Amino acid sequence: MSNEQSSQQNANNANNEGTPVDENHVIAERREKLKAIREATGGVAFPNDFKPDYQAAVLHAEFGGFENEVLDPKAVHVSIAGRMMLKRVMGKASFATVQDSTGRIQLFISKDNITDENKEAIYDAFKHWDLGDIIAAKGVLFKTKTGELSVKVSELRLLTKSLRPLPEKFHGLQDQEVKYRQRYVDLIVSEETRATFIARSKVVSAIREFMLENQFLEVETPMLHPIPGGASAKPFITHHNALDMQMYLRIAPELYLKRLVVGGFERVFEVNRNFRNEGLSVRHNPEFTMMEFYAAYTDYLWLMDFTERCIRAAAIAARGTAVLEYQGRELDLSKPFERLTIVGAIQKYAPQYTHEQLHDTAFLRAEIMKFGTKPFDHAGLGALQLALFEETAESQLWNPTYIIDYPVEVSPLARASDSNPEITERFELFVTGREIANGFSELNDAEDQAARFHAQMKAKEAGDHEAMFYDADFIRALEYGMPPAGGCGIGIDRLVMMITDSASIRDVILFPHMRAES
RNA sequence: GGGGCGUUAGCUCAGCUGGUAGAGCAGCGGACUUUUAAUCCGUUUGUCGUGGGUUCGAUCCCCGCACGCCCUACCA
Repeated sequence: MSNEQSSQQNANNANNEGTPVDENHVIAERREKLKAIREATGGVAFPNDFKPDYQAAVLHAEFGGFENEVLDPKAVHVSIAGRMMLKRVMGKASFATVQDSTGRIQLFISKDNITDENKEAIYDAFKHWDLGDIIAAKGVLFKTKTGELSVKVSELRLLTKSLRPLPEKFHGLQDQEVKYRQRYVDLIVSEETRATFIARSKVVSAIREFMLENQFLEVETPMLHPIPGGASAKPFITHHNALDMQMYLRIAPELYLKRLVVGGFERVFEVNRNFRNEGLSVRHNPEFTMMEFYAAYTDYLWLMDFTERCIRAAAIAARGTAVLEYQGRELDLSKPFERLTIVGAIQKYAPQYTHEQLHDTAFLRAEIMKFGTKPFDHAGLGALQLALFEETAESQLWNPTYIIDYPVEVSPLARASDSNPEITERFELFVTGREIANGFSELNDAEDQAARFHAQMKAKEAGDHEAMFYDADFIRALEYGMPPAGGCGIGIDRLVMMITDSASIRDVILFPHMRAES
């Protein structure tokens, strides 16, 4: 009875805003312990006066190599802090494993080694600390008889009481939903998850470094756009109150980055989020990270070479090699990336089609319908070939492959080929059957660009909701003259998936988009 | 939008096409001064996702719904 009453009270304490709290007997027990700590410490239950001078990985690196006969006489004094992940109490002595951001280190806690005169009380308190508590220790390094580097603890403190139990210590967190929704828990218990996001960080810094080495200037352009542009996609719509105007979260930074090239920043890049109001899948998240860059006096051929080197550098920085394994299959980024035209890729991966068939619009239209896709009525030869490519070849492009010769009608911002006005100087990079990058020689003819925007507006009127808007200021910028340039966007999330051998984009985004919790 | 699989203790999972639920971990009590998921003894804990239906009786069978994962489609 009294037990039930007190746990009820505690739940109410935590619930002072009327927010629902999923209380259970484990949490109730821990709240009781915290209450006792608050009373015993006179209010400072969460002290912040401890500064560790070592981290776990540093200890292992610096002292892990010594035998105890060498280590013991050195009497290396260390102080460390972290989350208690394992605890083994054996009467008057105990072991605890503490985890910090670099790894784990074992503590050996024996009542006799504690220097404080209240050693008895400290040790008894420790016995009731829980897995997940954040603790601090000072002591001397030694090796156990099984050779594990450990700290012989002389001072021990509880810094932060953890109120919620961690997932089962051996199997860890198995529920995929909880891994995504409560990433903090996933990070606490999964070394693999931590490694993925450390790799992601390395990929991003390697890319930054690569861009800076190549004289690119990092810039930040608007995320709130009055006109969404730079890609064909449905935008998120929002409203600015003070100006009483509709705004859009950006679907791409392209048109702003090109304005900067007009302004004289000849090499610019931006690593930031794009937002697209579309479906979710293992390779789509409504907000995703793109590295987009523009370089004056370059073209799509230069871009392909450059992008290839950039991706290779990122893989090596994160994994130490460009020969990777993805989902059990070798993925080789070390060799020059293959280059195929759209038609060439169909011929290679779907050789049942003849040259004549691939240039017969009626045949192509019928063939595409067989895959359950209906091409736009106004789709020309190039668009039909592209649609067939997507149905037959795209998913088979495992090792890095550049697909080139995209038709003008689906590339409203790309420069047309000088030799064939129907196609553009554009490429998309495919790896593991997925689009990773998209780049082209930029269209810098303001009048041509204006005409292409008009064509897009017509398509929009004809029902193509994703056709682009007319951006008059962008045309005005081009009218000042943009130097010939190449530009490319690399999907960072998909690149990180590939490099970290992750099956889902959600595994490489810390807090992926989820339905609202019920 | 369609299909498949899943939802049982705080966590990881059992539960025989029907008789109102179990184990391990965690917790609590006890033993234990070199453990490694420590061990040993004892012990607490459940709206079986949710709403209906069938049945004397449903965690189990049927239908709906919610949420999740995967596939697929839409969306360039």
